Amino acid sequence: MSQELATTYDPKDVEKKWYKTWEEGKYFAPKKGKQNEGYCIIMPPPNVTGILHAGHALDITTQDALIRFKRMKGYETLFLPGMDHAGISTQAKVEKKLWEERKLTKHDISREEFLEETWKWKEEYGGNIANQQKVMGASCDWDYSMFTLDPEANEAVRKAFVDLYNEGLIYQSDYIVNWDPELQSAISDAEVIHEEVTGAFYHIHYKVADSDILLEVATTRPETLLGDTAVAVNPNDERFNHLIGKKAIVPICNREVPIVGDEHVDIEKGTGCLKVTPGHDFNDFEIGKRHNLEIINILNKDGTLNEHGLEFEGLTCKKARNKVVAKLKELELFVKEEKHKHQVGHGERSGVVIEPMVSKQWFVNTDDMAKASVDAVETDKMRFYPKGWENTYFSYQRNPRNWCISRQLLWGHRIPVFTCKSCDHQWADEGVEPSGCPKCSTKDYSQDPDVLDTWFSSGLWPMTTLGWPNKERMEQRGFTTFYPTSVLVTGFDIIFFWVARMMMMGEKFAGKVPFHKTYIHAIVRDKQGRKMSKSLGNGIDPIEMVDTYGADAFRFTLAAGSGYNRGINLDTERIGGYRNFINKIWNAYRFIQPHLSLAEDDLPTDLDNQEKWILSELNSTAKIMNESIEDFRFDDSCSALYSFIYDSFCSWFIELSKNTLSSDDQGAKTRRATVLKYCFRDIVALLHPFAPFITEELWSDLKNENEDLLISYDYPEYSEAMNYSEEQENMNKFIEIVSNTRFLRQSVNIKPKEEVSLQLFSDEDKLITFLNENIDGIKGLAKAKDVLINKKSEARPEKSIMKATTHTEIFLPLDGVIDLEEQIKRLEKDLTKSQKEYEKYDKKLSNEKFIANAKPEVVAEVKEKANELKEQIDSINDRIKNFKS
RNA sequence: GGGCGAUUAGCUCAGCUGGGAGAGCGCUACCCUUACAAGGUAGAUGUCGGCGGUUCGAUCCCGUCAUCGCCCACCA
Repeated sequence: MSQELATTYDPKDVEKKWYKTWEEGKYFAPKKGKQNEGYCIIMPPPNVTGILHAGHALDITTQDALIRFKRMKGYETLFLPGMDHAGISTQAKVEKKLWEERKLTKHDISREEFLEETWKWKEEYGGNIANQQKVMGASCDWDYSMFTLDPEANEAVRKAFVDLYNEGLIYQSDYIVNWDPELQSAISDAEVIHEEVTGAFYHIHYKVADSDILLEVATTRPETLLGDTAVAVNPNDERFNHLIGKKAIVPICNREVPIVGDEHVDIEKGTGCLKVTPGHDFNDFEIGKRHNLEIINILNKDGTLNEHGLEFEGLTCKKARNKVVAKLKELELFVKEEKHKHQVGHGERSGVVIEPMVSKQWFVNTDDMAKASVDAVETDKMRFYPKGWENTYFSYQRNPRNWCISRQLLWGHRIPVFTCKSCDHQWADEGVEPSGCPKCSTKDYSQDPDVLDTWFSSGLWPMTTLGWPNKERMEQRGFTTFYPTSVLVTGFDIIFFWVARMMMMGEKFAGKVPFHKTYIHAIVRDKQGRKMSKSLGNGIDPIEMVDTYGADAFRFTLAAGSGYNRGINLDTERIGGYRNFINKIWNAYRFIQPHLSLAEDDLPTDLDNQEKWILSELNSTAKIMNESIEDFRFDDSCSALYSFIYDSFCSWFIELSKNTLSSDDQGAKTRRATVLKYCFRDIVALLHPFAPFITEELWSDLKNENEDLLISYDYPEYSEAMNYSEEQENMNKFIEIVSNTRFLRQSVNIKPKEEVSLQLFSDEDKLITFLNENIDGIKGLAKAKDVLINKKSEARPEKSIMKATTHTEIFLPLDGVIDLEEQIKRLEKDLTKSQKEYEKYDKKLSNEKFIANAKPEVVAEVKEKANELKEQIDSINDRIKNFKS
């Protein structure tokens, strides 16, 4: 560090310099520490081709703060980074590029060619997000970094798949799935977003065969009648139950279908008659299973009607709907149309309307795994912070549904199921290219064309990244030390997607939960509380924030907003505020630096009471820091640090130290310099997890030659020996006296530089001693040339203005003319305030029930409060009387 | 339809097992005081969403209503 420090802190070079030093010096690598225990956080792998957004920035900040904290505490820490292949979104980007550049779709080129293009894309953009994480200061060990499509990850996926397959937990089935016509793939329930859409109820007449009876059916999707294979009524519905067993005629296609009785039909709802389309409705599919109904798929993969659509073939559902309605009107089978708001599923990625469709897909039976994952949370093997989120988790895991894991995509883990072409045997195989059919040894086999849901590999991530299932790799990457990992940090939106799946997979394959704690952090929103989104254009680019305010300020802002809350409304002005705070620290150091050469290594034994006070405040702060970080209450950590550094240290201790340091008392100067240095060393250490860069920079100047970088230094702990509560109490009174004196000065417009005389009256002996010992401090901070400290029995000065605290009367004698009216007015205002408060306490004390029921310490406290206030009131009253006479 | 959460100073939010409300930002006034104008000193502001209940005492517990979020759900 240069000798001359600039008046403002410039983070740019400092941040680059230290990140490089840490990374090159292998400071992020796990090292055995004094705790002899591992602490590991697996970073939620961001999309490989993504860019860092504000949510990631919060992820990094909280995880890195925890890691840095634990590293300093002496744990063997590993912050393990990685990247996700993000099947759908990456493939979509590559498809877009192919179309824009070469007017090609994925169907125009081979699977191999497409994958080659995707890998190229990955190589080109894959590094971006990691570099951005580095800018944020993430202290990950990049040597551990993994990509979900790395060969090692593939091995884990195949191992898990084959095991589940052989246990019969993975099966293939014709099932109704959410079909995304845009992606032309099945997607999982969780990837479907239900949005309210204004549609209509269309009432249609179905003829009952061999009769004149018309059944009125209501539907929101009339076009699906082309796939109807039944009409259902409730067997208890007296209006219709006599028709059960008869046939109905589906309009347009004139198909004769059975009328079935099914409890699912709600007598009250709609018309009480339900058209049943097992091929395109989840409920109808279930009804179909119960009554053995035929399933007719009327849709192509792109969502248009197929040959079952008859004259509407080739139309989209939306277009077909209008035409079908028109046709029904023509056939005089249309009754009416009512406007209707209902929830319609949309693809999370594609945004298009999801069509329920029956197709052959792979599923995982998660019944038992889900049960185990619920049990783990109920028995506290894994705990949510804040605890309330376990309800969300339970609501998913207590009602597990079949997990559809096959996707009709190209970019992802290929499903390792093979079918023999000669004997038709189907098997799952861990080998990329199996040597042959296990049954007939033929080498002629085909592999299932689908890939796995991204969350299948994500669910294995904590194990995969630590080397599972390869013994050697597990040894090398420290599986036994780091698994189960310490904490998972993530947003609530992926509790089901990710947390639940990791829990299931972890317990299934490692026999242990994948992490002991899950900290669910807030969602970052804009300052008006809106979600950040591209369409609103209200996104905050973390890199831009780092450029403008510095990584430390940005991190501190995010941490200060993070506790057990659900949202952080991020206002760039707040970042500016914390940038100023960082700068304040820089300048506090500029003040201290010239005196450092005086400082000694060990704290002096003859501390004065100002020094005892600041050390005690520091000690309390260390206590709060240790506890709050452990509890993920980063908001508490940041506010405790902020007020200690800003108020206690800068505003009071440094200001008080100016006297001492400019005095001729060499012993006092040395002692003070030593305490200042001691405090500052602890300040940068305490702050390091949140603001790693500036603290490391300042530490390089503060540390002794034989000491290591701050990133590896000890985190300050609370120490009973450093607790000076009496000094803290007296100092608080001292501060109150000085502040009130300043107030008095301003109330009569005394210029800041003008020195005054001051008289204090108190009956607290301990306080009087304390004030006398710190009389130079009062002189310096209240700009007083002389200060008299008296007992209250002494006479008050004539011609003066006065302010009363609960413990001390402050008198400012004045030479000039005093506006008595104004002073009386001010005192009366004080009086009213104190009296009001006093009455509250007095009322309590005169309440017998209070005395009888309240805790004794509360009663004592109230008594003391009342006495103090009484004293203050008397002081003010005396003065008013004096002024008036 | 079910569930969860929120409602506290102009704004964003703390407030642990009930003892009478805090922070940051913003705002006002005065100050370039030799660490810092990205600064200093001082100051103002709250029927703690409404109504009931429990209690000696409620921002905190219970009930209820209102408003706003979010999540889940197959509602034809």
